[in-house]
Amino acid sequence: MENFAQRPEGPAGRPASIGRMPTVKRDTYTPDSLLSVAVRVFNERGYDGTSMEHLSKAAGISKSSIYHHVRGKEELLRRGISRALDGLFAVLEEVPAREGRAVERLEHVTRRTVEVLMAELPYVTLLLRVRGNTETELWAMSRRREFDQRVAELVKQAAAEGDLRSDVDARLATRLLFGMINSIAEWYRPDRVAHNGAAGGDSSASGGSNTSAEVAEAVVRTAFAGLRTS
Amino acid sequence: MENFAQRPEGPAGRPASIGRMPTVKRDTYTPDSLLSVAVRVFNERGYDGTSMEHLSKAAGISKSSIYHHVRGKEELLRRGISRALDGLFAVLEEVPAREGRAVERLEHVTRRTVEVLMAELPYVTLLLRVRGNTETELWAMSRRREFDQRVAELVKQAAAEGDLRSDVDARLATRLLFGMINSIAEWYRPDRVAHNGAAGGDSSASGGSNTSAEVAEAVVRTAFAGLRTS
DNA sequence: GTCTATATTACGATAGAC
DNA sequence: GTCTATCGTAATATAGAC
Repeated sequence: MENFAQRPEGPAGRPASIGRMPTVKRDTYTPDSLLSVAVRVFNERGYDGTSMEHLSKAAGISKSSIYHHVRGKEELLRRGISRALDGLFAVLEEVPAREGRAVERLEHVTRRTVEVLMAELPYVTLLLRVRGNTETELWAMSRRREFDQRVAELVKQAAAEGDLRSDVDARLATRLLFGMINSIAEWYRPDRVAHNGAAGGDSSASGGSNTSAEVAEAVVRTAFAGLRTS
Repeated sequence: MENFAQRPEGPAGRPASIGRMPTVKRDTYTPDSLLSVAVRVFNERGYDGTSMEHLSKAAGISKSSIYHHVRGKEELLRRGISRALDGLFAVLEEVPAREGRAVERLEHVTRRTVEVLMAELPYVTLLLRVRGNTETELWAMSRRREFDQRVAELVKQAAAEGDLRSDVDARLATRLLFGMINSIAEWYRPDRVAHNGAAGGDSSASGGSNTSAEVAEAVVRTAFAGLRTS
């Protein structure tokens, strides 16, 4: 069954390489530019549902050419996941995540995690969908658990300081919080153009067209203050 | 890479068949008992990461024997997903989901959706992870969108009746609500035995050992009233 | 760096015996 | 209903030319 035929895109879509001497421009793949294509296909078809043939079609080069850039399919997975993890763990090092009242630190981490998820959407999506069939996937799941536990500690502290309601268990609260955050990967598409509804109301929160700061604010508000009016 | 070796379990684990005449007991698979094994493996390895060989090892019968019960791998996927969808759509037909104030109907649907998710955990999990690589998967995604939209209408009505906060978009609120609900499939494991923490506090909300009604209540409380105190 | 050609293994599914 | 044996295809990866 061959749905989702990929349109080849060639090596053009790679990030601006200001790094390597005045070799002005080369129309070839780097491991990183190839990665962005691969991660996109992984997310469309699932990692296990993606063959090297799919990747070669999407990248517009032959299968064997891919092996010139990376050792194999699993290395593309590992690189993609690494990028996601780097962004997420960096949030925990930010000053507002380490100083102040626990509930304030928790709100900061929540907000920034949403922003990182949206900024690095394909990479974080890849991380969130890992199943554990290979060593790389098991490593990814382990690192992700580490991150979750760091946040869970914040929730526990905030509860101990009396800032979170006591009738919902801290562990359960953490899970529901991550449920909201991580689900953003299921529907947020950065390419969507903003359009206002016919009734011309407040346009700042119209579904798939929000900025990451707006979505982050909505998540924080919903998680901490709830959906009901007063 | 062959992790997660399946222990064969034989046809024993099938549901009690009180149906078919006094053929007291047959130690063989029915399409349904085979389905429960298949769905479990699908969820452990992912659908695309599961081969007929994996299924045959897990079921304790040969690959070709599986084809006696079902037409192929995709039929197992379709049957599993159907079961999930049946349970979810049934919630929308319940009386409290169709009568009364929209916000009350929404809370009912939320609570009952969580309960169905937990009661039919493997089947709903399978539904939630579908990617869209086959006709069956595309059908599943379409039906799931239908369900989501039915709930989204409830959210919109509740907002129109003034019972939901107006500073979070209805569509976004729906998505965050489903984010919380669906994420339960990522961590809830019904086999966990309840154990109280050392400090002997309230044991009714200790992480992975909750009843479905308790988890449903926590979801409703968190979603509608929020995490913060007062 | 990219290609064609190919080695080798794994996959889904079927044939036919018991 | 289950099995062994096998078919045809698609998978990952490599060899070697340009």
